[in-house]
Amino acid sequence: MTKQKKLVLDIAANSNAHLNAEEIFLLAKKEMPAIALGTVYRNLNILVEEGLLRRISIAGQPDRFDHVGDEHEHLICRQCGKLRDIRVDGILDKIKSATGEDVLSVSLSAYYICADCRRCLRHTDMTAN
Amino acid sequence: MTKQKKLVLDIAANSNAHLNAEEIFLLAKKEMPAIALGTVYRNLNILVEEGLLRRISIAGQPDRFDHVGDEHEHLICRQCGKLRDIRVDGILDKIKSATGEDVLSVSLSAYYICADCRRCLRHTDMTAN
DNA sequence: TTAACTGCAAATCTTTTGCACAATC
DNA sequence: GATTGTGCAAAAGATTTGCAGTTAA
Repeated sequence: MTKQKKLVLDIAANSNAHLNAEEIFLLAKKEMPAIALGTVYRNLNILVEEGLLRRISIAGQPDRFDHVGDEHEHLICRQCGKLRDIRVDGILDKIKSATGEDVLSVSLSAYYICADCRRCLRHTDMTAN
Repeated sequence: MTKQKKLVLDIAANSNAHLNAEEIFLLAKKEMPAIALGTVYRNLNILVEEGLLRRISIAGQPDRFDHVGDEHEHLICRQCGKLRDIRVDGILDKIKSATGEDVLSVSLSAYYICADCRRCLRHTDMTAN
């Protein structure tokens, strides 16, 4: 494991901020100014493949990266895109028994309108749409 | 609703093939040769926003589009990317009670290795990795 | 007529890749 | 010394957008 790869892993795994590649790159640059964005992408892909990081794909957003172990799902605001971790017990087993297949992993995203956005919407164009 | 929008909706909603924008565009062109790819993208976005289509986002793949009603989730092969519909009862309610939030929708993707790929892998480099 | 929508092409954004060089075993 | 990884820059792929022209209420 190279210095670059370790740095990328440290930043991505030790943040709860669901960072994307660009953000990880900017943080990595502080530690290692010569690191290239391509290197960050390359290592993120490798780390995901090795099972050391989890990739979160949300439509219209760049991929985000999350630590593994401590399995959790994501609650996403339809309005502002903010992400919150949630814990749901027994999902993997539920899917295994629903499908009868040897399911390796499950990724679940739930959508809602967060409190902030609910407040906003109430104060603006209630008549719109 | 314009002819173009209706055509896009018809193609996307009446196929079980989880088509992406490009594929929908090609099918639409047969019916309406002058239609533009940009128009397809624009209408897909509108139709998703209006709740008439569902968007399926999978890392590394272009977005796919699916009909609504008949709620189902997706089982995806890690190896070849093939998609299969699965039905899992009570997911939305489970997430609602797990979060205590007014969850609007849930999108769940489960990953496995499909039978075809299992067969392939068995016959090739069993010692690799 | 006027507002909304289209086709087209260029732009944008994210991610990947080729290549020469550097680091590591 | 060979292999593997890096930095850089260019390319690729998906999607969006500006604009002038078209369509349709």
